[in-house]
Amino acid sequence: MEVYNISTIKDVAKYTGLSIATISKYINGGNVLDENKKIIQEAIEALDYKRNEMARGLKTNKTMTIGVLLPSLENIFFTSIVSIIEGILQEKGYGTIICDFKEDKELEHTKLEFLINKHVDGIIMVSYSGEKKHIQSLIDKKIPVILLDRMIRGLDCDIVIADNLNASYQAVEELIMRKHKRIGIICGPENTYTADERRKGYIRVHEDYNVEIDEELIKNADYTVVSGYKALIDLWNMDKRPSAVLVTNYEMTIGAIMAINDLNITIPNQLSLIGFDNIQMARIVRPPLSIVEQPMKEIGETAANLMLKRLSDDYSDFPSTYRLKTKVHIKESVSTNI
Amino acid sequence: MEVYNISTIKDVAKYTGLSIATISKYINGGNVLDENKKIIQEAIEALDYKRNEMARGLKTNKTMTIGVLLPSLENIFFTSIVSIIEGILQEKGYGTIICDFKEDKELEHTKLEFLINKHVDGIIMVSYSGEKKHIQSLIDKKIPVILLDRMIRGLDCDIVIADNLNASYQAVEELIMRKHKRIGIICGPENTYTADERRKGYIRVHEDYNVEIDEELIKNADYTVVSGYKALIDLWNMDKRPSAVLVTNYEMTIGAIMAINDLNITIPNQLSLIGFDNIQMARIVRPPLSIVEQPMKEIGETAANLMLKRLSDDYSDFPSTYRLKTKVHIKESVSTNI
DNA sequence: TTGTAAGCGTTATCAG
DNA sequence: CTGATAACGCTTACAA
Repeated sequence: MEVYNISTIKDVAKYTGLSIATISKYINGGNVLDENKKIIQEAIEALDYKRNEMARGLKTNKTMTIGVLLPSLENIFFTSIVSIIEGILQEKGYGTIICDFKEDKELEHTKLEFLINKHVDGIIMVSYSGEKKHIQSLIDKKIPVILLDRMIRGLDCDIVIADNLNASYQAVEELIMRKHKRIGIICGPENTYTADERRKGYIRVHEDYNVEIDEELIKNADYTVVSGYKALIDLWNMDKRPSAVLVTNYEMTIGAIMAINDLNITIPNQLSLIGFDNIQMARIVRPPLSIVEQPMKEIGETAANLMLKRLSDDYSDFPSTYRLKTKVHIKESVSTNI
Repeated sequence: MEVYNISTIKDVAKYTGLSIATISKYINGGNVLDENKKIIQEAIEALDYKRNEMARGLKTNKTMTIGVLLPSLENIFFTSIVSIIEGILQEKGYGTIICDFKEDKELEHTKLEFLINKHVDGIIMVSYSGEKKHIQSLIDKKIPVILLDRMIRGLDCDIVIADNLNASYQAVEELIMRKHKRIGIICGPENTYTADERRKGYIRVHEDYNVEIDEELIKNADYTVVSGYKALIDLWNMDKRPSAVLVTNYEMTIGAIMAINDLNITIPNQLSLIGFDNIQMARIVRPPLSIVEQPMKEIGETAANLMLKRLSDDYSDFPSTYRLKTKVHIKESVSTNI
């Protein structure tokens, strides 16, 4: 059995005795006599004809590939999403060119240009730079762009994100309901969309429950393991320690746990802890870690289907914002405060 | 500034007053008068000309994209490798179409066909099915294929793998040197290359050190979390328990740790443990977990560079096998046996 | 319904 | 060294 095939429309035409144009019409769902349809189908199978996307693309200006641009391929949050996206798009015949920009804003731009040069039909991306200019120029040219995870303000663009604000709201709410009054939060960098939202949720739930906020309990770290480690130590060294801490991304959660181990803090007796993102990790630490889980599967599905919609030139609801719900899993790492 | 550009060679020709053929020659490094070179370069920059890979591909039968086919995008071992590969190939102008086959052998075939239909210039893949047929037909057609992680016996193909045999050899050696005599191993499925190799390493080191092997201590699981969980429980329930266990992949390591937590086993007093693959995980469990680390970065670099070599039609050392060294990190999860 | 033919942007051959 | 020109495989008016 031959897998790799090089027969062309021309071959199919010869085989059937019909013209190239007729074959092309058949392939693209045009009107062809039922009789001929059968013959053509037979020929296609016999010759194992596959249309050459390159030649097609030259005419139609479509490459049948979607660019996916991510901050990192070593982050399970992003790769889970991209796995879903790839699966859905592939079913519709689209390939996905995946690039990661190693969390480097310069590289983000370079890779975006690379994708554009590759003439991808659409781009799904997580932007760290928040550069409106380039993205806008794509949208203007009707190249569909779908933003993931982070919003870019002042840009009319389709976007699929988690409900970051309510994610931290609900996590902290669980703590408040368990009588915690001094709750620490380890946030991402200021002026970063996800971090700002998660910070807002923390503040809002305090207001809603009339719990006083101590600004000292809000630590701005930078989403790295090291920063999470330091932030937890800072919180622990406060004169008036928190009785619970929410860490707002995966890397910082790792760091926080390392700090807790080094400081020999007993969870949850001395400190209650809620982490973020990686459910698997939550199962191996002891006691089991409470986690805010983002809906990776849904995010991927929504983004892929929205892309497909735009690709079929349906802009009826443009620009759309999908803000998907997160889920808080409370485990033994959280105790009721005495 | 325009990012998306549609000027063609024709435009450059008009701009410079030269012919299309001359421009093309310049672009492809042919002989052109120095004087004209300058003019052309100027025009290219002024018009921000980028060559259309689709049109080029139609002529040259090259797409400047490499297909990467993986069992899963949710496995940090694979995504780390692919991240490296993508970076290197991208620098040389190659895009990478990444597919995952969700550890499903049927899908593996489907996705491979998909990549072939996309006319990728080369394929880097991890095969679970071990299907020689399709891969051989690619090689016959001079489509470079590079296998990762798993060998396919009886197939002359470039391959980049970790030294699985010595990985487990060295891990068990560390245990033997610490006076462990009854060492359990949780292996992957039989007839799976990596699993078989790791099993062999276990056996060979026992032989080399003259330690008797109890077949009961060799558990064949299937690389999943659940199977790792069960295998550890089985080992623990033996009449003559092992004093140490080596778990031979990431997922099963997770499972083993969960079992250890559920059984309330004290590490390393009651049991010494060595896991596999994920260094980050090792840092958050308590006590810190000893780990066999595979050289992901090297694997990715080697594979990408070998692909580049084949792409430039250098088959001087075909077929090459790169067997890269792993590293054992011994931490507190391993004790010296009394 | 079917066929003819032009053209998408390149590269490659062959004269000049 | 440079320039016409014919492919590459496909889509798409337009004509039959």
